Amino acid sequence: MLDTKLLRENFDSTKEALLKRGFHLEKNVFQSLDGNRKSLQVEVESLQSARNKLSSEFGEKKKSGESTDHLKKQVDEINLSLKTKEEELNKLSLELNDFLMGIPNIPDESVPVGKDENENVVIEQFGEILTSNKLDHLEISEEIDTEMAAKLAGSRFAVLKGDMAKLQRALISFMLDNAIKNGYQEYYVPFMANEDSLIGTGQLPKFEEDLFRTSEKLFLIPTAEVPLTNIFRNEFIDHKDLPIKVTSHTPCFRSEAGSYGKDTRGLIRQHQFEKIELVQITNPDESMACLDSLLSNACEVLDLLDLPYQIIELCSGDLGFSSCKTFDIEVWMPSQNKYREISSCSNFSDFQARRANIKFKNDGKNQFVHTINGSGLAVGRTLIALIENNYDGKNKVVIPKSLVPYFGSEFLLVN
RNA sequence: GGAGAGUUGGCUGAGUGGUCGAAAGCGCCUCCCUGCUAAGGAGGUAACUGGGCAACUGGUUCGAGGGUUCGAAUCCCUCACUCUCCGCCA
Repeated sequence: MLDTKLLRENFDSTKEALLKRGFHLEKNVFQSLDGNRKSLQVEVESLQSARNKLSSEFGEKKKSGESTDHLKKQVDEINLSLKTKEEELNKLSLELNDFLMGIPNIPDESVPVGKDENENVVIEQFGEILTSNKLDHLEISEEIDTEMAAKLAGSRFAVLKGDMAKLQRALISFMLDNAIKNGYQEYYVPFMANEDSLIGTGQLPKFEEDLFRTSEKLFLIPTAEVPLTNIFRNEFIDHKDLPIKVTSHTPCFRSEAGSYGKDTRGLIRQHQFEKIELVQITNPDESMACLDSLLSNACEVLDLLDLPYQIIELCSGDLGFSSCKTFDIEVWMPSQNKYREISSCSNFSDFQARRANIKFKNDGKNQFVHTINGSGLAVGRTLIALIENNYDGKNKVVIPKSLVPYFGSEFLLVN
């Protein structure tokens, strides 16, 4: 959520900044909502003030035994007009809140301006890409079984068997250990979250169709960002504790509404996938530096796995709803002959902190923290990349040296 | 699933109809004292929000939502959550 003050005082520049990401902020809607709210609020508050005065007079009169009839009459009158005005004010405040909740974060000034993903900027590439091997992971290994999963649950699920399941488990442990080594505290968290949590991180109210809803009140988490960030919801954090770095491995559940026909084959886009998430709660002054550190923490995993990847910076038009600056890490997928997203590292500035009410005291003043997060990494896609990049063309996949202690073997035999 | 207890400021915790946004303690801030450290002394310190350049000032908030009342942290109802005991259970 944006700061209402910002909209009041710098509407035009805010509107312009949001336009860079293709969002049209309507001036007259905001100004009439906010203006009406303000005048109504002033009115309601002066009525309340009058009532409060009369009520305290009431007590005194009562004590000294004087008559209170005329006071009661006055208060009754005030209450009568208050009632309708208060209702109106509540309604307006809700409308204003809905309006504010629907506005995305403002892109950071450093973000390249662009319309969509085609204008994202490649920052750097690492490793040698392999263009010879065109087999995809399903062709390489029979231990990834989407047909079996279809029987169990439907499309966009997968069953991993035997060593493939073990390899995924090895990747999870490896990534978590790497995060811990870099100073993140590991958490095990619920895989379901309530509405407040999802509002806090920005998935609700606008993107409910992307989520799986379990009951009246709970949703399956689309990313561990939700529980990890909401650990701090409604909390005051000691500034000495910043930045706080936390991590968790969780499955992630996404309905993938609107992606019909897209990435239908294999593990690339699933309703359920494993991910290690990195989250930092930071001082606003340090958040950009923290984003850099988080990005390098994620890249380190690919470095250690010896997989070719590139870092791209999202242009303004491709930024996620809550983000003010995002770097995507894309790993080389030989079968697709292109780089595919494997991590998305974002600075949300105070956007989530304002929604989730996460604050710290700074020189006696209460201030919102900045939240940063990114995958470190998406496990399913890492698994694909590993198989496709390290397939020897015959019967095995070479396990990267740093992963061998976790997997327990230098090769994964396939087919 | 059954029975009971609870939810108050950054934290702990008093507070059963007006003088309570709320005792006390902790923490934090400022100042004093001390060669340093530790200890000690004085004062300040809830959040959100409106108005004002500011001093200051209005309003809301004691888990959430309703109700009773001139007036609710306090009484009533509904809901959520936490804890204890019993039952069941990986």
